[in-house]
Amino acid sequence: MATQLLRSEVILTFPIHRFRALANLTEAEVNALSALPDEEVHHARRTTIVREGEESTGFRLQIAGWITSSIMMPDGKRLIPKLHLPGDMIGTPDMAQRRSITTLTALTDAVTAFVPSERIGRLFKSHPRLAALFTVAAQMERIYLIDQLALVGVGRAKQRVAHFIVDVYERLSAAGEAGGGRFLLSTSQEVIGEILGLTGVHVNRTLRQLEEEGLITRRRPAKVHRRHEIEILDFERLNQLALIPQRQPEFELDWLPAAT
Amino acid sequence: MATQLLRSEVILTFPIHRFRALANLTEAEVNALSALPDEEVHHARRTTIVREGEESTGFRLQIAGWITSSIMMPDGKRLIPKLHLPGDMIGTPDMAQRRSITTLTALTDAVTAFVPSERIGRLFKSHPRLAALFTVAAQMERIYLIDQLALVGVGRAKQRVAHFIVDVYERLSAAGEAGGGRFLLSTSQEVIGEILGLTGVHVNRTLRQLEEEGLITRRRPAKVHRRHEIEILDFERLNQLALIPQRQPEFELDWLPAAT
DNA sequence: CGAACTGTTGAATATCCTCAATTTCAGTGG
DNA sequence: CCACTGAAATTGAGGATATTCAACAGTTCG
Repeated sequence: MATQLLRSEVILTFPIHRFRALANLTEAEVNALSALPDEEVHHARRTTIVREGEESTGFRLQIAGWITSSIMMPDGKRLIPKLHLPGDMIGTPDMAQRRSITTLTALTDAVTAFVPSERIGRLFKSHPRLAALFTVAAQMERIYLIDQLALVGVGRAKQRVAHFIVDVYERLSAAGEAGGGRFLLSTSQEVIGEILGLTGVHVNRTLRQLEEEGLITRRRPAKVHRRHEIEILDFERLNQLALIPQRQPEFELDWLPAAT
Repeated sequence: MATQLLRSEVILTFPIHRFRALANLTEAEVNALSALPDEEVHHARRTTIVREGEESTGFRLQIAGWITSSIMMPDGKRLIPKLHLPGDMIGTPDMAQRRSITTLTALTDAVTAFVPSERIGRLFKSHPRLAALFTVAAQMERIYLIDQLALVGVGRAKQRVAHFIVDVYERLSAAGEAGGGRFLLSTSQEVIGEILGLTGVHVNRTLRQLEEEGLITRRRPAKVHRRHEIEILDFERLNQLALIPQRQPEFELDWLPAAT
């Protein structure tokens, strides 16, 4: 019951909090944002939410759980462009194509809310500043991908895994799901490999190496679905390894149109 | 003189042709787009246009020449997220940050035109549909990065280089600068390496391998700056190697707001 | 003409993958 | 409650792939 309540609150405030990080919203804007998503949808662990190539008419707000986007290569290998965490807008690149370019898979039980692109189209007319903020969010995702590309392109396994851990920790913290240097890792090592362009086996060896060097600790007390708990022991050295800094959103960018 | 004339025409039509591929534009929209860029600026070969970390107040239309965006890693290695060709909008991710996240470098003599973000901000109020198309363009760039990430993440050297050749050829063709399977390559092998996450040395070996297998031919008749000419001999096999298909823009997406 | 850049090649090495076997544990069905 | 199933983690051995280091030749540019 408590989680039920929490979720209801969450779905009202969630699409908004990302935008709040970008600008002071007017009441009209808050209302417009709140009206965007459909009712929430639950997805069971390990199920596919959207399949690559399917017709696509909108994107989704991620309310709870861990979700991956992935693309399949002809030789059967997969790559995960991004691990999505609560608060993310997922599937937005599909706005540029009639068919979905990635597969969305729930790693854990997850909750999403659908937003038809058509409703965003109307937002461009009614709330230009929100439309601009939506565009800013898209550009931030682009920057995220550029950083990821740099990581995978030039980083060694140790640097990639170090970056992954820092990145997930920071993003979970922002969503209020981690703190004190600790978090529950809901991905298999295989999946981490598909995010970083490594094999699961090599991710395993690299994690062990990081542990042996005293940068992190792994525990497996989480009786639920065997999730591992990661603790970051030496934040500074881990960050140094990570190569790419974490980016912060900019508040009230100068070029934004005035609010309505 | 001929090129002078050509350029003047180009700068009027150029920001527009990318948008024309996305929707039928009204006269008012064409005028609004034409009013976006400042006067054209020339950049000498090998010069830096924008440096990473500099203050940023807008982006640029690329009129002529080859330009790279790049980010520098702490250990001195560089990664090039994208090789930019004429017709591209470059530096647009900077709209989400006050400081430029990449360095823009002219590989050849190049021509650009600056577009202040503030002018785009006004576009969101005056021409919602153009703003939406601008957002679509950003999402398409995001898809490009996802594909690139997949290529670098799971592709072998041969696949990466094959993809690079096909991609550059297709994009040059679209800009009217290549045809008949041939194009002039204005990047060093070192730069190709920085695009693909390989060393220049290994790019060299891989190109030789592709040539030995009869997929491409390299000639060096271009006396200007020692540019190599690449000819694609076996398009089908090269495309098969490339792993990732080329994406096409979608025309008149359903969700776009009505034109003004 | 000298300096700098680029392409080219070889040899040795580092990094990561593949294949395979083993173990542990959560979830399932009887 | 217990045996079974399957996903996930772990480890070893050997091999494939790409890097590093170095040397040299040919071009372009000032």
